[in-house]
Amino acid sequence: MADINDQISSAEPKKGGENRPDSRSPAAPPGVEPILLELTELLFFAYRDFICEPDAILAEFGFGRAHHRVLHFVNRHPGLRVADLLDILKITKQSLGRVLKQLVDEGYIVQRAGKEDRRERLLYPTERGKTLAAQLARSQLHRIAEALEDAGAGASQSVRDFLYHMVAPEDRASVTHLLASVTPQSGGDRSGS
Amino acid sequence: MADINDQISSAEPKKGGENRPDSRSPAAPPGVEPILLELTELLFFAYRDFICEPDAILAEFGFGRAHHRVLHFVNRHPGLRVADLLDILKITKQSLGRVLKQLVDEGYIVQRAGKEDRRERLLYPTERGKTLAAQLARSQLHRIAEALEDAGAGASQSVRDFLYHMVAPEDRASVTHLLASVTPQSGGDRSGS
DNA sequence: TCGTTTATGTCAGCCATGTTGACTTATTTT
DNA sequence: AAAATAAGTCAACATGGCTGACATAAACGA
Repeated sequence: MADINDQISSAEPKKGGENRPDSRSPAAPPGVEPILLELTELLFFAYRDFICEPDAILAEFGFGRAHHRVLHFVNRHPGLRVADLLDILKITKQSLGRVLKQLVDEGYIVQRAGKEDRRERLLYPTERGKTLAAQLARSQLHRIAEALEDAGAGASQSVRDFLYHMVAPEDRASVTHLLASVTPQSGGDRSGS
Repeated sequence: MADINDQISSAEPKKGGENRPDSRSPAAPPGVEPILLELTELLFFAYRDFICEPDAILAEFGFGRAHHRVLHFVNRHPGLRVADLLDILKITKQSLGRVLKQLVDEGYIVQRAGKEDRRERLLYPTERGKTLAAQLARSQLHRIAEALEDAGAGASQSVRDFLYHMVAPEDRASVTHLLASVTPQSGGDRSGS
């Protein structure tokens, strides 16, 4: 990457009354903890790089990030209803419908009517869907595992607590519920949050 | 939010040879640590909710997330070059150009030729830009501060280390450099980049 | 039983923001 | 003087959000 602030210009403002740069006064409300500003940017960079590797794989399949999110949650929480997915993704039915239809048409996800309420469409990954989901998850899980190692022993609990409390308070209960409703991955335990 | 897995259907597959659901076998490669899968989802939820409040403010100004990102980095790192911004955002010059032009035209950002290399356009927030940036940052900083409190004392260092190591290794140096090149927020010191 | 609500699907169109490719201008470097 | 670099711009296109309107099937309530 290129250097930043190679030259902080101290040149003349030369722009009428309005648009002066104000390059040397505080850029945010005074008194903000530096750590908060750092974490804001780190969260951006972390997320940016977290999704870039799956993107490359998805492109080969003609899919995008939206497909990844849908496939991920269906794979990890089989039996999810369409309404659940809408709550999770916080997008409209129409937006979801577009990508879900493609995943169903191409055999990555199947839908079955709910046993008790036959209006519901419960979503399940097919073998093909599980394979792609696993492929997409590989680099992401690896990156998280390494980052946890690099961050040291106690980090995982702190990170989990932090991220959990970054979730909007009104959604925490459902996130907790969702995380607790996971198909066992390898016989591991599944204690509530 | 709605319940999840209200009924895991055990109904008959009823779909020819291909698309069987496979609802009860592990959804990811066996042996993956549950914490890694949890953090994957928490990162999604945390980021989802981290950007939703600014989105509402931006909408009032006729701006979107792309404008937020540009304004944020220009505000916090005044004197940034266009090339730096491209490295940070990892988007194309044309994509950046579109939103940057709007921010300049509407008086949120000004550009000045570099003092040493006059081809460079150094970017600075105007007073108006700083005001909007601060307004956008408010809820985000507050959310992070609360999450850190909720996560307990030592969390901030762990979270910072974790997020830093989530950044692609080849970009870590520039992220470090960027974080160190910050305009003091409240009269703090400003060690050279 | 019948009317209403609910869960889902779908059509049509719009907007924001990402992409590629080609090209221009100003400036610095060689 | 020529080449490389920083930036800006035009055109066209793709993805994935959005709204509004409407259809269907199933469940529910009076």
